[in-house]
Amino acid sequence: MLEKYYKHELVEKQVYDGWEKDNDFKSFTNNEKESYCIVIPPPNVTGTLHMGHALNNTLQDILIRYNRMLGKNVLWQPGMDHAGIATEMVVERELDTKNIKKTDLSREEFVKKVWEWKDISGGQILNQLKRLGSSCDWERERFTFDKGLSEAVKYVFIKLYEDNLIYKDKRLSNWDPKLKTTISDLEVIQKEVKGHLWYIDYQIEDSDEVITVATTRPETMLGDTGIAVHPDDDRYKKFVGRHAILPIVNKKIKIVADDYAKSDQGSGAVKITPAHDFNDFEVGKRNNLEVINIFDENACLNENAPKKYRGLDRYVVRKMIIEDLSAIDSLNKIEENEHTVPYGDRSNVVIEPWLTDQWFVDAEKLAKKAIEKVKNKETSFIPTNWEKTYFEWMENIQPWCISRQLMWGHQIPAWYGPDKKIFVSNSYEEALQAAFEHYGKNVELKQDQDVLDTWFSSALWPFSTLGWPEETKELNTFYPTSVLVTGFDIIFFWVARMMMMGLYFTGKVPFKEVYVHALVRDEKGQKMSKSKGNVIDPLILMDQYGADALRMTLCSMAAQGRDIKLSTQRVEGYRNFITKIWNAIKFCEMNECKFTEFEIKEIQNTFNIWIIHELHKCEQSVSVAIENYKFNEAANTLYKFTWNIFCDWYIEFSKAIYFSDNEVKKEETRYTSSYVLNKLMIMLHPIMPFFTEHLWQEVDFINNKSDKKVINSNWPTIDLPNKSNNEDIESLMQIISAIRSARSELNVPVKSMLSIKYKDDQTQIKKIFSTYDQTIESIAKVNRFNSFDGERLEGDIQIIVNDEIFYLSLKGIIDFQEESKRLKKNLLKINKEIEKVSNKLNSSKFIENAPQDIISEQKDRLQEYMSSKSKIEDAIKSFSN
RNA sequence: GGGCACGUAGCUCAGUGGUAGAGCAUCACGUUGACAUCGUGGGGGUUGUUGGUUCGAUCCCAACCGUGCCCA
Repeated sequence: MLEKYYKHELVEKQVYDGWEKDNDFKSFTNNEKESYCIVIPPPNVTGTLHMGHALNNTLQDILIRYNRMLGKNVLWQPGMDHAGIATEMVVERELDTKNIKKTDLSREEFVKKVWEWKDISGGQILNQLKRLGSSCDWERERFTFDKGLSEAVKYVFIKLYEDNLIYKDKRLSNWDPKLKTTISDLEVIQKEVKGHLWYIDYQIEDSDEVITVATTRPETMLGDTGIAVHPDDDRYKKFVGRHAILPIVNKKIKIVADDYAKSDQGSGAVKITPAHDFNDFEVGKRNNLEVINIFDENACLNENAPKKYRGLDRYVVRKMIIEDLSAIDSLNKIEENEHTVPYGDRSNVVIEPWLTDQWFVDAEKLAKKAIEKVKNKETSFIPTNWEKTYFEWMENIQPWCISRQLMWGHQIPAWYGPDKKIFVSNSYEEALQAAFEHYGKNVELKQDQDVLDTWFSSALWPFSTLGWPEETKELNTFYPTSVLVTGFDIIFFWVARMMMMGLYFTGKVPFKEVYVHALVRDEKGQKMSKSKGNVIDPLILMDQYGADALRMTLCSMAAQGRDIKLSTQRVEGYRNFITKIWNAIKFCEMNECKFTEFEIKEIQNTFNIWIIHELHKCEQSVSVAIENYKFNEAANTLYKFTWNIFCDWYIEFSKAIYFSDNEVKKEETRYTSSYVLNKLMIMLHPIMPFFTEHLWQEVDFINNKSDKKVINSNWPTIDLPNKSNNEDIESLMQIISAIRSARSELNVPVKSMLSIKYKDDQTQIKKIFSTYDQTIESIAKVNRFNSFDGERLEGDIQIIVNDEIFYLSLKGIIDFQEESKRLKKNLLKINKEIEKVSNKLNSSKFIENAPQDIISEQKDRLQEYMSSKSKIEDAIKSFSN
């Protein structure tokens, strides 16, 4: 006998361990079967599970478990990326507590510390994914820093370099002065901040006139090498070609005409600092302006600045500059101003555009194929509107800066000769050889100290994890993968880069579909973040309600194209859903449900036939829903079938059978119930794996003596009984609902048994009452059914179902004032409907234009309403007599 | 500034060119042999606003208002 409640805390770990022990997640490279493969978007080795991961992995696991049940070769490839910056920060912080500085360690020593950290505290998230139920093939776990994957990275770098798709260049890049590395555009967050617009007067050379420039960063004036005005700006035309004197520095700078200056912004004249602003850099190039770098790697002023500012922080210098400009009367005015400022997403400090030597990928060339393959649908996005985002970014793609000034990461396989000549090679030895050939003698080589962006290795993930560049069995079986499941915020990071790399190196798209799911937000629709303190921790929810309840919640809310606002109440609701199933199974257990050999086709009892048909409909819509990534529809269909059909009606119907002494019917009902629960457990399993597996293993009439676990069961095909009489059940349910409704509205005591009267000419009602009297008695508490011919007696109230009438005898039980009220309320409703429908039918336009079936449908409705109306009116009249 | 969503019951959300739904909340009744983590019944809607297309719009289109996100 099952316990009162399902106890997830006692079950989940045990069930999961069982799956792992029996290798239930293992993939097979069997060429005869269709393959289905998802590579996990690699979580970061420093990461812990948040709601986004919970949703992302729940959806992947649903797809994986469903396809596994369809009998495919299934691989869910797990692993993590080495997260250069994030990991380096974590380890640095840890070293800090032991008073060790990163800079005191050699690269080798530091990397060793990182591995030590990883072995102890890295990869927590993988265990958390297990708690969620993720059925990854853990034996195949990969890490972007693994040997094989690192070899793939080197191979790719060398090949792209040889093909001129990787190059080294001195360009402006985003410098993080806290982490002291460049970062890519995507790691820069533009924040709207309140600041000032400072107007500074620059004296025109050999003149009394001044030109006023407006800037949000006055300290950069120390690196100004020009002033730009719009070529059509009449105010400034006279100055173009002349020079202004840079205050404080007292240096001549050129005034140039350039479209970049917008006449209506600020003063219309803009100072140009080519070394410290991306736009200014371009203006400088166009107009041949000098590039002067005034910052060092800490964003402090360097030797190119006047002495008094050297070595000071950029914001300290800003204050000083303002004061110094005021002192010489060059500060014209100050305005309040809102503008965007770039911040590093990891360090949260202001990013400095800085001129350095970096390595770049020529992304524009790689993007061409990646765009084409989405255009011709070799890879499709679901929902399709994300294609637009993808195209937008891909069509405007910038060179991808891939070098990072870190220790943790794939060191760039490039060596420099004494004259800085670059030798890109697979190893030091090969570089030496190449250098020897070049110089004609042995020389000393020094390896590039930079490492590659983590995303450079993640971009290879869909194929490097399968063994590429080796031609492995896994690669042949599972590549291209079936689908990438991800959030939209990651389209640029993963999808775009995996597409580019996959196409260039394998010639095939990395995945056939990209399912883009929602972002999980808090109840108020705010993005969850630690700093806002509105994070709902999935681990805590799983502690409270169980992993299945959380999964079901996320699944049921995963409607395409809409963010998820999560509230714990919803999770509680789905925990209750699990309890509901638990209790239904207890009921079946009590009534000795058991698995017996039987043919679905031979089922005789109407209720049993009906529930099998409903089960069939349920299965059809659930599989269509999952295959179309309509996760919410799958969840809701199962929920409704289980609760509103199986529990609310079928179990109630079955009670009358179990209370009877018809053994044949009882047996049929027992095995029908077992059959339904057996199939239902399989269908619920992809969404709620733990408790379905638990029940499957605990309850014999559910597993139907199968030696397979539910995880290994086949997705059901539901056989239909030969007989079909569903219409009866629909009428029966309507009649029962009508009786219940009348009883409740008229305050009929729950326990009082009523009697019913109907006339012989009410054929459908007569049939239902005579066939299902026991059922109606058990559910609606009515125990006498009389066919009668005469007049309705005082105390009989009238109920209309599908335009047929029957009467409940309530004499002495209720107050008939109430009944009169009830009837009038119903009449009001019906009159409203009649008005609506007849307006429609009276419109000649409607009659002329609407399709025939709609017209006749409306006519039928009107007729039914009219007939009901007159019956209600008769009843009301009889009360007033 | 450019782009993408969204606006439906008190709340969170489905849905549909022809009768607008669910869960939660709420109200009434109920501890009946599966289930109070429950049951039965009820109340609750000018589908953001204004136009257009259409016989018919909550759905399609346009503008506007509001909210959120992405890009610059």
